[in-house]
Amino acid sequence: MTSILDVAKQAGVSATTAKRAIHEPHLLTKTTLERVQNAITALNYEPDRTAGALRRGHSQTIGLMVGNIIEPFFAQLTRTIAKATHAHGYALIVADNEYDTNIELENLRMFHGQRVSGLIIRSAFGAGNLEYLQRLQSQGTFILEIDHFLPSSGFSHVMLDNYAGVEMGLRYLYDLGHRKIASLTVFNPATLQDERAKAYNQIMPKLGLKIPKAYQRPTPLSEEGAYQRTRELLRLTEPPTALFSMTGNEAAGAFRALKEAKIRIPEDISFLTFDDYSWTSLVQPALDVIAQPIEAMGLRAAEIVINAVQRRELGMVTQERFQGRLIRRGSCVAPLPS
Amino acid sequence: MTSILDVAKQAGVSATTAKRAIHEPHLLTKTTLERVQNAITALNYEPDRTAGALRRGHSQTIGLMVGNIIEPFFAQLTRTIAKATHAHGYALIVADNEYDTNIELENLRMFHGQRVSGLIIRSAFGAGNLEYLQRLQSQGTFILEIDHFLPSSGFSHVMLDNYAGVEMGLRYLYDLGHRKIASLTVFNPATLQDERAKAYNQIMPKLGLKIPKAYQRPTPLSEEGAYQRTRELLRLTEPPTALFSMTGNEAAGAFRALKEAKIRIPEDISFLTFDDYSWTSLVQPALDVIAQPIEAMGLRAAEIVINAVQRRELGMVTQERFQGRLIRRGSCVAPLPS
DNA sequence: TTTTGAAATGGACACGTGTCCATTTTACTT
DNA sequence: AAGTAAAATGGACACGTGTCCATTTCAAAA
Repeated sequence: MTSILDVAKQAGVSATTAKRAIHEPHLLTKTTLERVQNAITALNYEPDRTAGALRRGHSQTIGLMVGNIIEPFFAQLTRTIAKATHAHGYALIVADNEYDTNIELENLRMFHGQRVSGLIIRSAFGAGNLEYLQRLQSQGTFILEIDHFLPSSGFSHVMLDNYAGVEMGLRYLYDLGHRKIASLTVFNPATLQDERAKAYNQIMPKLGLKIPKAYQRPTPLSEEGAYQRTRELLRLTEPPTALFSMTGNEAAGAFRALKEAKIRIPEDISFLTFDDYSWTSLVQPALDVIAQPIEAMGLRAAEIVINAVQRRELGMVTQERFQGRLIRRGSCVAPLPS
Repeated sequence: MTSILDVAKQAGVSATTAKRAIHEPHLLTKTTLERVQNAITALNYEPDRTAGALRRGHSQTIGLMVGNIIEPFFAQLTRTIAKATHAHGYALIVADNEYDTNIELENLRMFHGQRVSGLIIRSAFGAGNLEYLQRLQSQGTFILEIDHFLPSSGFSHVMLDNYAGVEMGLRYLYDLGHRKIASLTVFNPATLQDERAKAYNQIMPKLGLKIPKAYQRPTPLSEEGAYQRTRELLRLTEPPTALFSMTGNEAAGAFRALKEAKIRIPEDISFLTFDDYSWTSLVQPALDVIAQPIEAMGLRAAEIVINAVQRRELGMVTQERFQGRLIRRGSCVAPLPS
């Protein structure tokens, strides 16, 4: 493998000078610079980042841990972040935790082994790996949480203003006249970690609405879970007049259940969901959604991490919230008078 | 940062012995092994892979370059491959080329700099980077093409049996009675690189069908391109009775165009597409698709690369084709008698 | 006890870079 | 022409591991 020494020899300069042609070209004479650059081209030299990483203590690498790459939210996030990090010369190592603390830990170990300079993480629920993350941080990895954060973690984060998003959605449905509004989300009153579920529980009473016990059964964050949950809700003697899905993933399952049961949207039930997934505008009727500014959040996340890494900052830099946007397409209307 | 030397000191053994506890534990006495393992746990030691990579000449890392991570095909592929590589202790570095040779080259440079042990690539059209890939290979990186391959590249590859897939689709439509079958795909007769387009051009005549000039205008592989193309096709004096989309991405654009034009599926036109994307079963009517065995291909790809890397093979190992599967959901019926 | 071979452990070095400091060359002033 | 500071270039070393070879310890046979 050709190294900088080969380049230096070819150009007739010292190794140090050759290196400067790459990192500090302004320090070199024009002619020297050219000679080195020619040598680099001629030899197809590409700096060995593993060597640099060893010397520097951390690789020019950013780790990204998402919940599940298949979900369009994370796919788009991954792409945006990859582009941004590449633009700054950082490679992106990806992993997903499948919302499972143990899988997450394994991947964190891998990131540690790779000595990633920064880590962008959508952590699994539960604070199981908080200690490991803190150790990572103290060993030089800048950590940014995205989409979700561990309470009292103290890391920087970038995420949606979930409370405002849920409020916007509920108020929209309320103003249309809905009073029986069910949500699809994780209910776990003991450790209510999901902000959207929490917001739903807080805002419903604020609107003067009760949440029937039947609406509060725990739902897994999966398409299948939402499918089952929706079927249960439809079987109630007083089914909801509006359904509010807290993720695009769950929306797919709920939509399927509604179609199968021949429930008409919006005549029989109004349907609203987070995430402007492409299929939501293809189905009949096109769905009202609360869109997340995925690209903006991804770009900002990358920017924060790269800045921090370059300044060798490790502590908390910023915690930012982005606003969702309601897009109306016709899946929500006033309920039938009962 | 704690190194193996710290572990060795803590355990009261030499560095070499400590290393063996990780890589060759069978060589150690039970008690020695335990002492070292305890030290590793106590110190939270995690081997520095950047150092290992430098010494070994390549990192324990696999590069994955896809066309566009957002497309569900690639998202699912990425996830499958990430899981498989992680299981073998390899990190996955991802990038996408946006089907652009220049972007691809930049990312190839990055992979080279990272000294990836293996590279799984869905190369952009055009052989622009073939030379670079060959150089990468000769410097120790095993290369596997996926989903598409550069003619005469000589690398291993894993991909769909595109000819058989197109034949299955066309014959299905033909047997239903269709004779005017348009396809959405890249047409570039000069350098016909896309296998599905090529297969369409070959199989239509085999079925005794002509391809009108109007069907042969070039379409970009994008959703927007397919949208425009579909609108053009609908404006023809003799529009096609069946539309065959060669990718799930294009299908979304075509479907939108059909809906907007109030064309009924399948009454006015039959619609068939590659890729069993989740939205295809949510829309009305649910679409007939040719599903790709994405997971099987991803797993096989990872397996091939990891095997080759571990055996230090660089040359061509295998070139494999996977079969698509036709799923009927009701978007294709016999055409109206004209 | 001595011998012998295998099992277990230890030591030295190189991988290619980034960093720090030393040395040489250049341009400008007097 | 000599002096001086800045600009340009060079040299030495450490990062933590994997690899190769050397040395020590052990158990069994004589």
